[in-house]
Amino acid sequence: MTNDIPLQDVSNLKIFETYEQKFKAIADQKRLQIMNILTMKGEMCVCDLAPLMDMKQSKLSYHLKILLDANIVKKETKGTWSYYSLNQDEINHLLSEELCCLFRPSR
Amino acid sequence: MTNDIPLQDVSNLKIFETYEQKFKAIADQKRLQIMNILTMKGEMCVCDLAPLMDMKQSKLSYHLKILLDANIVKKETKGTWSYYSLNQDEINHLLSEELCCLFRPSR
DNA sequence: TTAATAAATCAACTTATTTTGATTAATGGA
DNA sequence: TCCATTAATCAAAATAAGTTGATTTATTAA
Repeated sequence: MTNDIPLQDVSNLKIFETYEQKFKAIADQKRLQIMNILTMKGEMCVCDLAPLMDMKQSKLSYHLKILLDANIVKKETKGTWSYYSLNQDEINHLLSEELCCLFRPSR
Repeated sequence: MTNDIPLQDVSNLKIFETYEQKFKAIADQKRLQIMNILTMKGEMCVCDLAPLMDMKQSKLSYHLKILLDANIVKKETKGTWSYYSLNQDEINHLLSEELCCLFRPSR
């Protein structure tokens, strides 16, 4: 029974905190589906995404915020519309090549 | 406002269900820390991992079960001991090269 | 102005996850 | 056999996350 926790561990705590948030964000069927739709459609406003997801606006906004806070999606507001799209860079840094394919435009 | 959800979406639902479970398993600071310790130590029994994680046995067993159910870790029982280790294959299939480094023995 | 639309936020509620201490089951040694 | 150890499981309690309908804010068009 050893007790020596390398320094790396301690410094990793902050890193784990960050990844906890990111993995939590994508650890949800509905949010994975949102991501997949954004992959195919490129960019969508909440009002167009809502019927595709069969979700009420408030519920969808809730899930989009979680993805946004975790930097998984990007938001651009034009007038009264908010357009959401994937943050491809973030996803590529997070997931395997294999998994990224689910959330990549081509292929 | 379109309404055409490609077939791919429907078949993805099952896939998303699977990944929801896997991402949920790793979407937790404590479980990420467990994974990181297993990366460095290779294989550990619950009784040795508990003090390293500063966790009671029942709590640790709970978290290990979540990782086991998601196929993130492997278990081997020897006598009264249960030895846990990372399922490297699963992790490599799930995470980016970059991220995998956190959970890879060397480098 | 006024009315309509888009989307964020809120508070109350529901559901899911985590923690806790106790119990149980299995193994191995005296 | 009896006792100590390991670890899984359980039920209750605590905490966190998700859902709902209503309200709020901002923008645009009539």
